[in-house]
Amino acid sequence: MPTVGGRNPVMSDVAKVAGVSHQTVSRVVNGHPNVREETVARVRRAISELGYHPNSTARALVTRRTNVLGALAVDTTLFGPSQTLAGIERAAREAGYFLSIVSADDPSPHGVAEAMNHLVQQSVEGCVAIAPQRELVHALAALPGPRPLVAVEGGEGAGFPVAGVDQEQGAREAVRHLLDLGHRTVHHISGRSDWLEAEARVHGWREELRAAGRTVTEALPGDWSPRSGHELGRRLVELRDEGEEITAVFVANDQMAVGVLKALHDAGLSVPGDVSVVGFDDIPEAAYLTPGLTTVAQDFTRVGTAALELLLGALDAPSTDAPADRTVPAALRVRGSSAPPPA
Amino acid sequence: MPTVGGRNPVMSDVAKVAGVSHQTVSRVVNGHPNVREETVARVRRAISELGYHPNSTARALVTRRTNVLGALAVDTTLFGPSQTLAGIERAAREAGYFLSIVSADDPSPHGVAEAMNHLVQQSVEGCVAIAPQRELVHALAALPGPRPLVAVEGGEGAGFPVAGVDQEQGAREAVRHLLDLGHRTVHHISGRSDWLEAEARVHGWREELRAAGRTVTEALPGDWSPRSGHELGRRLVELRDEGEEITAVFVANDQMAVGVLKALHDAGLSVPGDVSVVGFDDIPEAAYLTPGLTTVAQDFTRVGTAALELLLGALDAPSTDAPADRTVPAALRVRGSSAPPPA
DNA sequence: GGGGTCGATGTGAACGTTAACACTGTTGCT
DNA sequence: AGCAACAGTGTTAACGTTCACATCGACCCC
Repeated sequence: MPTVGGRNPVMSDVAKVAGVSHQTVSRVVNGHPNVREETVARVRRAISELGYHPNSTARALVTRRTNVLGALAVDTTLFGPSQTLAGIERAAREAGYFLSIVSADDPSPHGVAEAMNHLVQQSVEGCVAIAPQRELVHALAALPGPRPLVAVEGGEGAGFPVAGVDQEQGAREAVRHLLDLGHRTVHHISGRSDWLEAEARVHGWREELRAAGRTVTEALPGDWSPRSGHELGRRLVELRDEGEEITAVFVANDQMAVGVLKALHDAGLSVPGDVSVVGFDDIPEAAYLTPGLTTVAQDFTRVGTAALELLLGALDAPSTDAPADRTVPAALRVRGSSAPPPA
Repeated sequence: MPTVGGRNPVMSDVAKVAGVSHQTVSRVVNGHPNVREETVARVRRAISELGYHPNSTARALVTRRTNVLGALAVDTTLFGPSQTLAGIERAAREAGYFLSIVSADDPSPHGVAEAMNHLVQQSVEGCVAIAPQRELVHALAALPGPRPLVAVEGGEGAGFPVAGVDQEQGAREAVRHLLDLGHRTVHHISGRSDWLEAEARVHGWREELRAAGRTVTEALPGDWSPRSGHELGRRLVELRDEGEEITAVFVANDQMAVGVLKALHDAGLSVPGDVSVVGFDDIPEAAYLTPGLTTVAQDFTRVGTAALELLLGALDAPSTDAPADRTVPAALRVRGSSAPPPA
């Protein structure tokens, strides 16, 4: 850190060295026209000589623009949220914004309020909330938090724009794929019931079966974790032993699918020989599980980018009340874990 | 957003309503003593009536404290970095700081410089850099970036404090475990060679074998991805077919271990019957792979917390030049993928 | 009862930047 | 020649806080 008299150099220090006024320095820094080329050069030289860089705080005070966006993150142990966050970060930086993150450990109104308050204190200009849980979305809508606000995976009609993957379409494609292979119906292990994504996938699964006129069994509710996948996988084996025909399972995320694969394997069942399994997310491990997991890929980075685009749009035109949503398609990836049912 | 005459309320608005000077409002807001209780109450009332909240920018300008810390993140698709980041965020918030993140897509001096510049522009008070790559650490050390700076997993002797997991100890425990089971030696699939963690694990593996007087084979270099684990797993199978005795493999991370398990399985080899496999990281899926993966757990959250403690320490006592490091122990988790060698 | 301390409050000046306006000198047009 | 327009620059006043200091009672102790 170069200093002038023991402190960071400021605009007027540069001005003195360059022999101009501080305002001219400001003009050079901000790339204003109407500064003589030679003056620009002199100021530039002084800037690098002193190692000056503008004080963003002072600038923010007078312009009333902090250039900071906030991001509310949830449980980053999960693949999706952490990926989305990365996408948001990149897009924010490209747009010239700083990104301040805060994680909401619990989705209760209190927890959300505290997290949002943290962002408000920081005078963020806008905020992206990764809001996969119903409760969180409601808390968000009720709160006097930072605005504009864009939600990721937050369902619709909450009063703010939403960016997300088309969960229902993804689920339908997974089911369609299994039906096309010849399965009579498809069982479902669902995600946490308080998550909107879980609900959308359940809905897509059910509707696709209904449309095809197939039996709709009851979904087995999990919590996204490999552990719960394993437990419910065992439950599936039990049901099968009791005589229920189970040849295909659509699992609401890949982590649970890992547990399901283990449960089936431990029970001596072959995947896809006896049972086909399809997951959701396409985590990096998916292709290298045994067998390779057929799954539905979500482009999280693109979701993050889309969310930030919505936010930037809202910042540009704050008047537009109608929240325009952005939906990113999901893509089926067929691998070894799905095959025709046993003959 | 409540307003006074169309703009956000400021301190003097509150002062006017409460019938005091702006300075008294400031005192109340900052919890100074020496304000009459009744005055405090009146000011508080005025604050909530107007929906006032202090302008952090103005405060930062005069106090010269932004209350913002920076975090340099790398590839957040990886389990470790994203977990660590979460730990850092929580600790920062608890300490009353905001956290601004920036991700360095590439670890080259240029990429790092750009990322760091972004943080400098923001006047962060300090920075935690997740710096697992040698090149990144060097770039960081050479750069006039934000100070104080704390590195996570950054190796030692770079000139700034480092927090990290004791990689070498973890690797040694993994190897020790396999030797104790009766294996004559242990093969190793290593991580990206430009990563310090990869190097530390190689070193721990090699030293533990040497100390036990065992043959040290050449490590097979991977890149952390399940794909590379799969490829090198196949290579291992080839070597075994050529007559090399391979009964135990220490894989530098769990994601690669997933690929190795698949390769072994596809070659008709049993884990742990024919070959034992031990990973590193303890990702949530590890226990539910087939078989459950023996691995070395890293407490990433604790690393994040430790890093932030180092940073806060450096902020309190900026004079202390000697960087005190913080090392978090790794813990072996024995599961089904490791067993005695075939007889 | 007078000087000193302390509690409770107000006043004015920073902090470092940008916005608004004023001021020069040159150019171009009539 | 005169006047407007404009490029190039400087001057001053914000922005909303906190800090340093001043003020004014009340209280205490010898």
